[in-house]
Amino acid sequence: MNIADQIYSADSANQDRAQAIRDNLRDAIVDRRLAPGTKLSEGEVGMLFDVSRTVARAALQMLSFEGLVRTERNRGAFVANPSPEEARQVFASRRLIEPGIAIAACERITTTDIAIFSAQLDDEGRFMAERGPNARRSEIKASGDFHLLLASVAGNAILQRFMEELVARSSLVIALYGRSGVSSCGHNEHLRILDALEHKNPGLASELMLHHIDHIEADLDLRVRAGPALKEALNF
Amino acid sequence: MNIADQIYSADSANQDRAQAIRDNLRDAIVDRRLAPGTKLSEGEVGMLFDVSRTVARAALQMLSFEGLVRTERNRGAFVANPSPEEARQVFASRRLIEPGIAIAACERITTTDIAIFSAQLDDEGRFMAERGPNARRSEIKASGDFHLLLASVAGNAILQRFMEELVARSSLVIALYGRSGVSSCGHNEHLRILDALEHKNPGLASELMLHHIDHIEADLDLRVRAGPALKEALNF
DNA sequence: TGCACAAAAATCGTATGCAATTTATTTTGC
DNA sequence: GCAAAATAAATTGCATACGATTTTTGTGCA
Repeated sequence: MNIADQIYSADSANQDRAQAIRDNLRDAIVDRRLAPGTKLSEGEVGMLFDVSRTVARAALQMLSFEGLVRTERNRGAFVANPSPEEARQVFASRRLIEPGIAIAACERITTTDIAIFSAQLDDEGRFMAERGPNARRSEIKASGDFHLLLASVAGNAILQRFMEELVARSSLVIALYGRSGVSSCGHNEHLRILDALEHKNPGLASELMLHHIDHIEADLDLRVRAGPALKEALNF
Repeated sequence: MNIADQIYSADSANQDRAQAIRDNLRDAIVDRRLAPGTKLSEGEVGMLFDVSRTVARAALQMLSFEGLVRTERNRGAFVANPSPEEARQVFASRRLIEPGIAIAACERITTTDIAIFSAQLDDEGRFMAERGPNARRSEIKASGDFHLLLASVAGNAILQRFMEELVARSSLVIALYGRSGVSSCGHNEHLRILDALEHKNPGLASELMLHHIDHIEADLDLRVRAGPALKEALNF
């Protein structure tokens, strides 16, 4: 667990320290620097971030609510290891919510927003071209950021929070079940969705979004894997 | 705050004590036994439930995540006082999610489920007929329970949790902005939705649900009220 | 009386301590 | 040598303690 060398960003103002720790851990989980199943002991987390167990515990509780961490009574917190069924539920949820978000965003998007989207998608394209060791990580993260940006433009704080959770869990799922290369078409789909937004075509944006989610899910291999399932069964 | 005489239900197994407290407080908030804006001090909550501030704090943190409680740094937790805009966002979210839930429930509903729904709706009708001091409370609660039951039948744990939050917040909103009598038609709409489920007609169920949500929202008076808004402005 | 300011009380944020439980290690019996 | 029991270490759940911040109360002064 080499989180220690992370920049302890006080980026989000002077908010709760627990929240900052949550953000750091979430990034680490979504980026797969913390493997699913990894034990996150209160003491260790507290040490790494130089806080007491109290606030480390609060951070872990937050992650537990978001479904990124699973906590067991008297045993502690572990990085979530979503099952294929859970993965399906994540995408089923997104299919309900995101087309609607696309429609709402279509009505509210400004030229400033469009500029931000363009910059974002440029980055995304660049990450795709790269072929480093963590190119895939960056790609997954950038892809999620597109959806989060869209949610913020839609202007519904509640849905935005739901999407934050769903995107985080999706990243975990993609990291676990994703087939390597195919998801590159996602970038093109993002571009087309932005185009629909620009032309204020909510119907098209919504439809493209729905297909986009379908494609992401279709790119997963959600057959039950022998390895972990067996191990889990034997542990029990 | 007369929560003390509540049955300290160990109903949900031997889970965290914080969770039990959260459930109690949530009921109290949704039932309007705790008025919006009420201060929920950690010490007092701890006293009432006979736990330390530590676990009281955890319960309040959970409620804060659900949007039922607003916490301010160094000032504490207060029962949420949703703005009209927030209310609109709650219903916008429900419009995206619940028609989809109705469709999913349509495919999965069993005869047992239908029996449970029937019993539930009988209760609902009874509450509507009553004219006691807390008849309205019971009515709001029963109405919410219908939607929660539907979400549980739909079989998506993530959406179910989202709906728990949305229904709780809706109850708060209805209590705040609801016009008195009109919502009685809600019961009939529930009956019709159940009928559509029984006849495995997802399209109809979905459409009825959408209109039902529209009707609930239309029954609210979301014009900005002078009183609280002014007070809030002056407090600032 | 009304207002500004200071002291006191209440409340929050957080660290730490201790009992209970779980996990790891050693010892015992065969 | 190996499984099972016993012991030791680590970890969690929770209560309490203490400094920091906010809220309330009290007091002097216009």
